[in-house]
Amino acid sequence: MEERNAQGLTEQEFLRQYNPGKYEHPSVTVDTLIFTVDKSTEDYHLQILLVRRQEHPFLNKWAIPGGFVGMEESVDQAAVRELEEETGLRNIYLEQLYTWGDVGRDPRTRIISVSYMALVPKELLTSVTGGCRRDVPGEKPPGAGSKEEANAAWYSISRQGDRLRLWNESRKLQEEDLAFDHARMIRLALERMKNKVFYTDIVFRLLPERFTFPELQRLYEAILEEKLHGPNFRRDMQKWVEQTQEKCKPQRAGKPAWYYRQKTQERRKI
Amino acid sequence: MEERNAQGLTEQEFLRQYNPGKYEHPSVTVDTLIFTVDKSTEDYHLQILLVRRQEHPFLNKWAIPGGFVGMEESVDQAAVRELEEETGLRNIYLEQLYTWGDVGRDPRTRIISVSYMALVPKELLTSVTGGCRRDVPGEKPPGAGSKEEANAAWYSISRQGDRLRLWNESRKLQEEDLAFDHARMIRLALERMKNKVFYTDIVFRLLPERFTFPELQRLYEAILEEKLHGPNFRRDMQKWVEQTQEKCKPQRAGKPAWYYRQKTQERRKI
DNA sequence: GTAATAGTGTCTCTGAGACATTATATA
DNA sequence: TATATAATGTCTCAGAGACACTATTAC
Repeated sequence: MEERNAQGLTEQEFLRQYNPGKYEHPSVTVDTLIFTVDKSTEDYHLQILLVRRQEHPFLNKWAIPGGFVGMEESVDQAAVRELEEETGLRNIYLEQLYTWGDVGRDPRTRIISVSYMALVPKELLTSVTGGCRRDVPGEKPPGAGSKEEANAAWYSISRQGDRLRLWNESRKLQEEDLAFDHARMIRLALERMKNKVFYTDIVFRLLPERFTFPELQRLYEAILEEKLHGPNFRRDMQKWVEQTQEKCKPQRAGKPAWYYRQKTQERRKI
Repeated sequence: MEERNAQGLTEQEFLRQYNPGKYEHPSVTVDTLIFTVDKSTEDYHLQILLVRRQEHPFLNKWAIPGGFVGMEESVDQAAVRELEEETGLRNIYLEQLYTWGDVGRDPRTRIISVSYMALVPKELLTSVTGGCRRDVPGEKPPGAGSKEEANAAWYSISRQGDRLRLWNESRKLQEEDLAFDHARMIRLALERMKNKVFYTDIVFRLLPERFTFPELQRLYEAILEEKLHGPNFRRDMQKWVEQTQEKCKPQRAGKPAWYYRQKTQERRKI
């Protein structure tokens, strides 16, 4: 069964003489968009983790955390690794979004980036942006690692028309303050989330195990960027949630909400 | 406004000293799944263009046409180029599907592949697999180009449970006859098509300008892999199609069908 | 005429949206 | 008791599915 090619080589022999370095090729990175929910205001907002660039190009602009794909790891694994480096967390929802391949998108050299979307419950993020952070190799000066951690921050997101607005306690950003094509990446992720929220259960990846209906509804409203009708929302969610025996202690006045949890169901494969 | 980094370099100076070759990185290819419709049988079938591998690895197996992404072209452009090399056609529907990044997926070297889906009306394919075909560089022996063209073929697709079946007049293939992870790529593309057909107008990219309702319905049935209810289908499609003044000449007996065309509408941006 | 395929009209039932009402906490 | 918030019940209307019926060709 040993098949031979036009030069009479077996697969073994062919692979031994194969030289992948003959052609110059692009670099590949993963960019991981890490989302959580900001519950500090009446209306919830999605939040994204951004890092401030310490190096050219886009020096001092804000960027989606990313890094090169190593030779010994799959692209998925690189995204998992990147997520763990940023948040210290494993077993987080992670989904490939899109691959960005325009020639001029990085002025240094030709870089193709695979973007991923991660959804993290706020409750899991104890020391915000805790854990070590490694930047893309080759651009971080040795010994400059410690200061860098202060330069990651969560930004709440909203949209004015087509344009993104990002803010937190200390800063406000426009799209111009984002590095590379990262504004487009974020917009695509928000669109994807808007669509998926209808026919999948990804919202629950942003919530703790126990949550109330008002919490769930406000999260939906934040993602969809529109108000929902309470009773109908409750009815439609019944397929995914079940009531627990515990009540929530109300913040101000009013009837306390029941805690719910996601129905135990087969995880859908996609 | 000239900002300087930790070493005191401006962006200009930084880019001049930046050396992308310091780190080894994976190769990147595009794989373009080119679909059309097989109308030769009572029930239509989707068809895909496959090429027979002339070289290790997977010598003599069938593969999705692909090629390396050049340093001077975007990933999208590489897919367009690849499609034109295979079919001789431009201005064809092309959509990025997924990026495949497992470490061992190509035994030669580390290769990351971005898969695209192209939808071509059968009517545009005059000389089947016409046009020159360039294979991935570095694996084609010089002067072996002419024989290669006979080794591209259209295969009709069906599914038995989770497994693909492919066939044409001269051959039948199982998943084992496909190279690399290309069976998974095809399955993912079929799933994507099934979903998109509900809320987009991509089906029309598989049809000529004029088509009849029976044609349209059978195409939907081929993609969805289920029979549809004629009158309801007709009603639901009214939003997308309009009647012309021409009738189709019936093949055997029966009432002749009207030709329809897609409604002129703003192309939706995604 | 008959067989075969294309196309229309209409009934029913489900499900989404809107609104009115009840329940349970705090002050 | 007043007020604020949570949760339930029900009415209506549009859209999906099913079916019966009409129309136009070939033979």
